[in-house]
Amino acid sequence: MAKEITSREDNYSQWYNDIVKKAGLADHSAVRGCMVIKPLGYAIWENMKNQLDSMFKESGHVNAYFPLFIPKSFLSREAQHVEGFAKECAVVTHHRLMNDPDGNGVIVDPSAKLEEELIVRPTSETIIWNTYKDWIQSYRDLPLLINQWANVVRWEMRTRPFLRTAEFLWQEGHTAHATKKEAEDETALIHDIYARFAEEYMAMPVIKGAKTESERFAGAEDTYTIEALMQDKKALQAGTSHFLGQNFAKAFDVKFADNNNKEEYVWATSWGVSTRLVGGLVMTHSDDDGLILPPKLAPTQVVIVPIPKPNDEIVKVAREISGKLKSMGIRVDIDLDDQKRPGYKFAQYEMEGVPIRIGIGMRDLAKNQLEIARRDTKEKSFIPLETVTDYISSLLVEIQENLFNKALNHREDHTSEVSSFDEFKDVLENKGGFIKANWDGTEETETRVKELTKATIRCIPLENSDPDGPDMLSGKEGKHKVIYARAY
RNA sequence: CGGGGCGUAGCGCAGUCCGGUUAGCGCACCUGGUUUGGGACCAGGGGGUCGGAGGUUCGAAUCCUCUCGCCCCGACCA
Repeated sequence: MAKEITSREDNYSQWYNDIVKKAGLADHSAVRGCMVIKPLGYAIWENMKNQLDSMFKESGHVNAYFPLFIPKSFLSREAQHVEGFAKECAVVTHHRLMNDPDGNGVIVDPSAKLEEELIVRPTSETIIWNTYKDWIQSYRDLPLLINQWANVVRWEMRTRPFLRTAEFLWQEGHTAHATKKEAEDETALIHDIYARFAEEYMAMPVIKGAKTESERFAGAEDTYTIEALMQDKKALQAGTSHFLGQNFAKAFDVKFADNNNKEEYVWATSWGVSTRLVGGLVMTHSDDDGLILPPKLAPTQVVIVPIPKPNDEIVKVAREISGKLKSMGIRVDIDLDDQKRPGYKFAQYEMEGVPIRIGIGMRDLAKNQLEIARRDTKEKSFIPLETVTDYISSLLVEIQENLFNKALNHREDHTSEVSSFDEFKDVLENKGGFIKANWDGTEETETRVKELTKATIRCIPLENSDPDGPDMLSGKEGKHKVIYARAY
């Protein structure tokens, strides 16, 4: 079969690549490590984007846009920040091409060298804080709650569609506050929005926690993360919210006068989620028949397929149903293609993850019923014409819940708790998933575990992270109970 | 940058070890017909600088040298 894909069990990585390609989410591009996001992939991202955007706006944030290019000197203002990103920056050095005097096409014009190189943004803290300096004078200018939808470039050595690409789309929020507490609250607020979005819209359960010092964002004092578990039992960092303290304010000299006219450095946060979420969506729900999209994010929630082909009567019913569903706010398509046969279409929509398919054929119409097939369980049922729209409406809710519960069960089945390092290695090799263990709080132990097992501390969970024994490896006093896993 | 693999039609591949008419298969595409409730079938057809350059040879997809590109595994990371 043309569309057959590798099994998840066989080769998860290949399975993932197959879905991305065959469901039509993305293609490789001519540029190394960059992908072309195709209409279906982009439509999913747009739905994510619209939902997140409204959540940001509800909590008082506004959108703005800052330059793609960052002067090299800006990046080096915050020492840890530059250290964290230096190894993966694309650099603009010239601004003109010329014809090769030897006739070999075009070459870079050596006389057009930039005085100061420009970095293609890997993230925008520096250019934004350089701007904030001009925007903030008084406590009355605060808080400044700005978000940017943009693309960024990180010259990764190895890339995978959506999960890690050299260029990716994301949102990055950058806020400035008068007090430490306010900035910390903002960090927590966004952390919470991300978790809610992941669970309620993506149907992807996440664990909220803090990153350890070594896993923190370059330049942050605290990084909070949402961590999800994929079907192959590897963890995916799905979103991060950083408390930046006064680091960037100091680096870019951003001070404000408080209500006693005393000058203070402002407190900052930054936070982001990216097109990586699309990859997370695929790896959380899909199966060997292709993509499975949660109804809330599916570009098409219901597709109507005439069986075997559209005719006047079928099309009339299809339009009636479609009209009713649309008036209920449901995204529905009618497939009027009379060239392809139904079997082909069924397989195609399953590959593309459309949550519900309605089949309309003369045989069913004679019985005054329609065939309803759900993508998540592949169950079919026959529903009377009069009640079909209500049925669909509640089925969409049910599918959304079912996907979440399935993913939650998977995570719970693959969350273990260990007290010894032998046990840890055993679980990691034979079962995978999240592993809770006591940690002595030292970077030394963290690194040692990573070297020995490739597992990293995904987070120190916000809840239930009190230690109940010594560190599983060092035997020293436990400081936190943390979650380890192998990660993407 | 290290270790593996691959470049042959739009896509997926066989052929390469051991050189030999006109380079083959599946999918897709075009034409015609029969079909049509889970990826239709039959017949016919179009489409190739075999990644590139050089060499060996009567003869190269196949052997040799150089080169370019891609994929996978690692180091790096959202």
